[in-house]
Amino acid sequence: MIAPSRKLADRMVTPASKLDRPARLSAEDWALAALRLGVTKGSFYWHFPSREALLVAALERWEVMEQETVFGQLEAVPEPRARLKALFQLVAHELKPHIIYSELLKALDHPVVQPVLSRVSQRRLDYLAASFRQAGLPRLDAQNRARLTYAAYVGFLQLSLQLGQPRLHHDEFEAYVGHVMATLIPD
Amino acid sequence: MIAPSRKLADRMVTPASKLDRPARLSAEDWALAALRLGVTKGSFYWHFPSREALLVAALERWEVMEQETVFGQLEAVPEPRARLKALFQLVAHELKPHIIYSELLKALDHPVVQPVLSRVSQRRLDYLAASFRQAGLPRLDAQNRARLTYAAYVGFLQLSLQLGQPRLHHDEFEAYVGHVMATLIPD
DNA sequence: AATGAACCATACGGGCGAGTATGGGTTGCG
DNA sequence: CGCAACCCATACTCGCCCGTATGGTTCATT
Repeated sequence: MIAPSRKLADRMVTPASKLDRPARLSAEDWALAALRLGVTKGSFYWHFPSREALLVAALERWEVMEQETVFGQLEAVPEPRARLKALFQLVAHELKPHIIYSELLKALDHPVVQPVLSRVSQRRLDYLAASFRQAGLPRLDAQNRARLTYAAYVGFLQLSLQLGQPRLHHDEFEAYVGHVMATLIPD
Repeated sequence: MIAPSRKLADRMVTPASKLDRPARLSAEDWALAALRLGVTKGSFYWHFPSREALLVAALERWEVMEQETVFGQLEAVPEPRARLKALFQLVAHELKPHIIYSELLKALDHPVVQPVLSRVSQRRLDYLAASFRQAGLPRLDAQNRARLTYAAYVGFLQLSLQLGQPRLHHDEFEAYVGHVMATLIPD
């Protein structure tokens, strides 16, 4: 038959075009990220009825996992302010989850992504508000502090991951985290 | 001649599809936003060699304008802390500029958008840092406070404009702004 | 009026990416 | 072995979108 093999065959993802750049999976094709292993449409559409179906599956999975990851590790710390500090430190020294979250934020147009992000963000906001409340802030202050804190988190992601903002170095970053904690955690 | 008129003729923007949704011009086709008036390709490509050319033009224009808008109005206020408060209030009670900026943030993938946003953000950060410095913070603190403040701004945009986050009402919002000022502006 | 430049509308071309069609291979099992 | 059900690779279709081609219309200038 000597298949003519147009272009490079019909691979969903031309390996060269996606694999070599480290972490820039625009959550539009976030879907395809799951199958960056030279898989072709045949296999894909056998398991999933559509692109969006995988997106939904991946999002469901993510929504469940991100819950356990962060919140779980903090239950050990009883004292509210110490727990807040632990939370800040924990968040500050991860990376992968933030990359994912940040990419998802960029895909907020997508009607499937929006509600998931909305739920996750709301839960985090609530958790923060509760934490600040336990740390001694009046209800409304706690709520606003939570908003401020979470906004600062999201904005920092945006600025440092998306924007080419000159990446802070270790010491600078640690100093920044320290400043943030000193400013936002009530005493 | 009785032109067959395939589909709906070759309009760049099907009026119905873009005009009716209020403000959701994904900066990918941010370009086309300029000509949402039933204009056709013929006209467009007479004035611009490509889509991207308009994007560049619009971005240049924006970068210049956004400078004058905010920074100009604040020179009148001499006292540093009062000027910071004025800045917060000013920013808090605009809308259009934030929508634009927010949409641009979402288009940061685009190689043409990235450097512009990077410059603008850097200038704003510098301005903030200088302001906090004048308000009495030590240099490094001022820099970190600027980062925190600007991150909070960007994040709030993201959360309130992109996310369906239950929109704050007037009073809530004012309270939030007050809280932010109390927390971030040194005394 | 005449002509050329500026401007714009319509039709077309080509690329790209999502989804389909189809046939071949592989595994479980009688 | 033989036959299904399962799995997957290749080719193809189709719609969309960017850009081009082409021909008309308007305007200025003489």
